[in-house]
Amino acid sequence: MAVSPPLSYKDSGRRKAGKERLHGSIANQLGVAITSGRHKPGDILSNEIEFSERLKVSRGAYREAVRILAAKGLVESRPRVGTRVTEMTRWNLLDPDVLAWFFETEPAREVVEGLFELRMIVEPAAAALAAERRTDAQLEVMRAALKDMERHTLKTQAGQAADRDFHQVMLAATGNPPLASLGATIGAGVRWTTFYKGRKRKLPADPMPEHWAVFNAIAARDPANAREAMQVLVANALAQTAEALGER
Amino acid sequence: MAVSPPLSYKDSGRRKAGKERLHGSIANQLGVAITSGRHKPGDILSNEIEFSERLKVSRGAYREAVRILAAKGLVESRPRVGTRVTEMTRWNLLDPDVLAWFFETEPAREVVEGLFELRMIVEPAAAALAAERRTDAQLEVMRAALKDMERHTLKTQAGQAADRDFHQVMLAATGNPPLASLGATIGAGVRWTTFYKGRKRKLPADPMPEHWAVFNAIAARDPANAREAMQVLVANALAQTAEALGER
DNA sequence: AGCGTCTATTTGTCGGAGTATTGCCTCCAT
DNA sequence: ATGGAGGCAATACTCCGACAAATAGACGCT
Repeated sequence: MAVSPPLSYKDSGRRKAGKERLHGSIANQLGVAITSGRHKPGDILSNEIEFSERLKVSRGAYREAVRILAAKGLVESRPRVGTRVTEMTRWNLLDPDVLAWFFETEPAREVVEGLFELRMIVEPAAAALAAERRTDAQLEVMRAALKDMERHTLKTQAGQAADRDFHQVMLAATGNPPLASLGATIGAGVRWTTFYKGRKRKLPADPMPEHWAVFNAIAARDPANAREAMQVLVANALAQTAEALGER
Repeated sequence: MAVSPPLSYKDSGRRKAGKERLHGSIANQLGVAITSGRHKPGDILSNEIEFSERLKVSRGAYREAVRILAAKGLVESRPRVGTRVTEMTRWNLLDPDVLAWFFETEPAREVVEGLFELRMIVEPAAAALAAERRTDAQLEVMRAALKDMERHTLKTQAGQAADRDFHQVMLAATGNPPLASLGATIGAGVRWTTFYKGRKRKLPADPMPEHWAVFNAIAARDPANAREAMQVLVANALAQTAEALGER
């Protein structure tokens, strides 16, 4: 029942190369429509027969898609009334898929800001825990991620993935399963950061020194420094994103 | 798109009185079987036809149940291999349903400890934010929850629900949607605390003073004190749970 | 006005049939 | 012996059509 770290940090890539199933793609499509506000809370979706016919899919496939959305709290179905979009307070905003749907379009500012606030709270503490508990193997995976990040830079997909993986492995290194689960959530936040960096006019500051500072503190098993370094890292990411948000 | 708080804190009750659907109950049943370790990661469930026949349900209902589990990361299905239980690192341990399944039986100690560690990190910071941002209406809801908690005591269902609701509204009062989502997660942790308290031989300490201390600090818009008071509250809950865990 | 009842609408469940995907095995060439 | 190409078969995936169950809202009775 141990929290076994992935063998390679490359495993953490979200979608496998394999194609997406029909029910999954419908769930994505609907999820984006809801998170983007095209279907607002309180709205009632057309009944199953009509909706599935409009989408040219069977009722079964459509129902499975709705089950997925319901599992993440976005909708709820009841006989006689239909499936209704629930209030945002009931959405599971920590679910990686939900966040991915949010980021498919421009998410509400509250959500972006909230996510950074959450990172600001969790990641420094997690870095401190990781400094105490990390294994040597986990440390090496983090090092490899940072080296990849350095080589590919954040301008490439590979570099951004390496960035996410660094944070994810760091959270896993806390040995705390729920915190590790937050890794996928926070990965979405990291992605958002780098996405916005692309918009900025000014050249973004080199993020590597901050990352290496965190890494070195964790390597040295120095919780206090790890906490502090991570605080700097997230604060900078927040500042850059806020700046980019202001530009729009 | 604002994070509208629930009209009454009583709304947050998990399942409505309405009966559970078939696919939902199968998902619960399977979810418990997985989180309890009866189906271990890597195990492959019998194929759809066999499993649905054994459960005496149609394939459709069974498939919808599997979709729910897959949405929470517990399983993944692929043609030719079947549906396989995924590694625990990929489970969404922040999902309220997943935690509920865990707590249906004795959850792994790592998970319980991890959840408390998470509370220890998040709740004090959240209390500080709530002290800054809470509305008067939210404050009143929190007060009502604490009064209910006081009246019913933690020995009753109603009292425990009030306890959960207090924490949930507090997190919502941060105005941070992802933090509010964590409310449902943490609610499961609170439930676990009170569950274990029941086992203890010694009479548990009265939790009300700590709760009122948090409330008063939030009422006074005093972030520093709110943080500190919440730290004490969670630390005590952790201590009591750890003690009870040691007794088993 | 209040309260039971009835109905129509919508989701829920079922069984069966055909399709698509892919792990595995076999066979062939090297 | 090794590696690659192709076929086989197991399994999930999709579709269809029908019926059952639940329930919001209208209706009628008291």
